Amino acid sequence: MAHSHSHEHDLIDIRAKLRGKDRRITKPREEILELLGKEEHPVTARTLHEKLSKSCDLVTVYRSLKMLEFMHLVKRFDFGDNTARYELICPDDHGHHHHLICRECRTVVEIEECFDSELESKIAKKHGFKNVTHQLEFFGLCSSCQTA
Amino acid sequence: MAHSHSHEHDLIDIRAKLRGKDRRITKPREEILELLGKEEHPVTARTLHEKLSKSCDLVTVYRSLKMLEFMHLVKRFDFGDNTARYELICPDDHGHHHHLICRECRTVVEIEECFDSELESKIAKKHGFKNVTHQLEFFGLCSSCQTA
DNA sequence: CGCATAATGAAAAAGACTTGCATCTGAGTT
DNA sequence: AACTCAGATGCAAGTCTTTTTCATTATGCG
Repeated sequence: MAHSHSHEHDLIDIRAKLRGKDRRITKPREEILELLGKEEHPVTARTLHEKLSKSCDLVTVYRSLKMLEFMHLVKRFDFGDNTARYELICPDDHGHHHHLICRECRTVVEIEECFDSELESKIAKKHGFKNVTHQLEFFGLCSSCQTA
Repeated sequence: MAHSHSHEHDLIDIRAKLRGKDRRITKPREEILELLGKEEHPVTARTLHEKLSKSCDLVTVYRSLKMLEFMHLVKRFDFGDNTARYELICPDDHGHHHHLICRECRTVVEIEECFDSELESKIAKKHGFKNVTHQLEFFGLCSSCQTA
């Protein structure tokens, strides 16, 4: 339960953020945020919907995630399977970390390490880009899948 | 035309590789490889199919790209829009480079810089993974889109 | 040349996500 | 507490990417 500690506090912040932007706090959204707060790894809209025991429509899950991403409350990840995964942005790591994914069994490990941010600003400057971010994921074979 | 120089040579290598694996060299595959060799940036199956002037079915493009990826002849990239893009692996950069993509106009810039490979082996060792690779893309606002 | 098997095309399906629209509801206002 | 209305939801349908099935075709080895 990587994020559960600051969970209550997060939710209050989030409510404030939403209200400030004329966004409403609805039951589906609360449940989605609640559930995201309990997840260890990024989850797909479908998975979320199933864990929500379908208490709202899948479309609502998609719409909510999109909105929450726009509000910078969740972060979208790409694990290379054409399916978006989302994670609650927790202030601890400034919403910045990466993953190591097993190509075989799809096990996910959270990675704190990252390259020096200097590299990013260097690249941005070199090409005249602004607001540069990056998306970095590692793929490999986990120990169980090496033997199999 | 980033790859056109060693193009002829590449194709011969590729033919050899394919034959060694009981894979056949067919007209669609030749055309796909030929076209990929002329592309500067990763392209989607659909784009490829259109540039091929539809000389083969879109399904064949999908199948070929998948096979070529399996054979380590092309590399798949994810630009965050749920659409796979493929690039011919050229020996020059050991098939390893990244991209800087404009969030607004989707302009793509090739990036040679990368973090020290030590980081990757450190991560692999720490979690008992083998054959670790990574996928890294940068996203930002290009100079034209900053003003707009 | 002939044959075994891989590759292709066409249609259909699967899966992720989006859109249109009627209905409902959160939350500020009276 | 009722009023109001913009924002949110559900449902159906649509879009887009990718995969699957299966009958047909064609590569390349002998």
